[in-house]
Amino acid sequence: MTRKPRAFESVLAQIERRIVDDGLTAGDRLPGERQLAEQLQVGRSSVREALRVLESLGVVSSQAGRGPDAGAVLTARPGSALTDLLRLHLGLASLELREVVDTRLMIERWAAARAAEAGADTSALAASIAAMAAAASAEEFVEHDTAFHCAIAEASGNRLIAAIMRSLRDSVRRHAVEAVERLGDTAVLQADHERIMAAIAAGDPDAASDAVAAHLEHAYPELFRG
Amino acid sequence: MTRKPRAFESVLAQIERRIVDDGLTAGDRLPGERQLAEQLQVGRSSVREALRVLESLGVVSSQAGRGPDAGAVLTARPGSALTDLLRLHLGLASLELREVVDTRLMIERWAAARAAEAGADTSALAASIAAMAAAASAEEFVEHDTAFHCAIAEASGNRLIAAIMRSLRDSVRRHAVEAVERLGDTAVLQADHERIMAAIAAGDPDAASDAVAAHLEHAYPELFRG
DNA sequence: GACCATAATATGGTCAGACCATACAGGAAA
DNA sequence: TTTCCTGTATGGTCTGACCATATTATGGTC
Repeated sequence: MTRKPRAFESVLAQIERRIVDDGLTAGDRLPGERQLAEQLQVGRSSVREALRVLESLGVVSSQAGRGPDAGAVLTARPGSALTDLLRLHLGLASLELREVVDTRLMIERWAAARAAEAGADTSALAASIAAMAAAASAEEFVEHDTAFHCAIAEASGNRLIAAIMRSLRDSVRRHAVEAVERLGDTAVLQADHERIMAAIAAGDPDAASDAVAAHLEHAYPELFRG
Repeated sequence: MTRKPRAFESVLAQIERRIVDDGLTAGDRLPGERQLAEQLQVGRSSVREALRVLESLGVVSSQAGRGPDAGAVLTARPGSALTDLLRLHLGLASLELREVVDTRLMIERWAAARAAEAGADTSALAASIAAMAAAASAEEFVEHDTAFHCAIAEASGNRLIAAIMRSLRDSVRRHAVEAVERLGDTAVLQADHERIMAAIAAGDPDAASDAVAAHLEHAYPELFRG
């Protein structure tokens, strides 16, 4: 005996079906809440709950008012949803920092190797390193550090991996700032960044991957003292 | 000028704050919808929208009725949220199958290497291989195939990576069934599975990783003909 | 005709209240 | 003690109203 599906779940299913069947993509517009409610024979509140879920998953974006940009518009923002997901589950202690950092290590080694293979442009990396050197606070340093590492992930050409990377960084932003403050001196981190960039510029995937691994050990010494 | 926050967003923020500040974790219970609405000075519908979002992110689970299990209970199911996220964005064409498969390749190579290093128990893998051999349909084959590959990810000991793996598989379930049907013969896939399992049992990380890579090329030939 | 102020309208955002469905709690009856 | 019924707390849903916002239509003014 399966539980009776709730009304908003049926709305979700039908909207997803429309997206797939009609080939809707980012920028296309959904009917208004009142119209959807009438079409699907449910109350407006059920439609709204379904839209909130889609919004939390980065699939729609709602805008009041009138005109072509108003109403529920399909979007493609998997990133914010991933960030919320990770942050909440870290808060719930259903994920440990160690697991997040290990995942980041896996992704970043992979992405750095791909970037080196592809001979990616390293000018954005150099700019981030310079910005980190000029940073006046741990927060500012971490901001540019995030940009540096996300640029590597984006250079891999895989949007899913780049989105996961961005979300991993954003969700542990607080821990990263604390780690930098605890470390005090960022020279060792900057030396790592230079090594990573040099290996990518030299087109050496293995060196890039190893440099990333060494960097994370320096950034999170407490996780690697085994 | 930032947009005025919506009521349900304020509810979300306050619930997240309670989780972090009070150290709430899976199994703990939230106040009832009516009570939350009164505490936060919003309407019940706003509370419900916030709860739907949290539910879609795998953070709470709602249950009607009365007693200790009723109401909104904190859960820890990042998996289903990830699955929905990936499936919807694949449907929206904001992610390509190629990106999902590449991500899976990255994860599974990593997980297989870790499992081999750790000398993981391979009896579950053997059982899945046997079940695949006995499968009467492509759907059934894919089901046990998913179990096989998820078992490898779980053997890595990282719950986040295991959850991502499970979600990647679930979100492309339909494509996987079609790929198996197109392939017709599953002998080559089964030979790959045996190779992967043997490499893990032998404790050879590089061989395990390479066997996984070869397997995915066989499973998605159209993505690798470059 | 061109331009600007105002009104109409469509849309999401929010709330209050009502009612139903569900599942446990506790008392009543066997 | 066991069984059954009723009460009740909880989520699930709908309706209707009203507000906020942004576009569009209208009409007056130059």
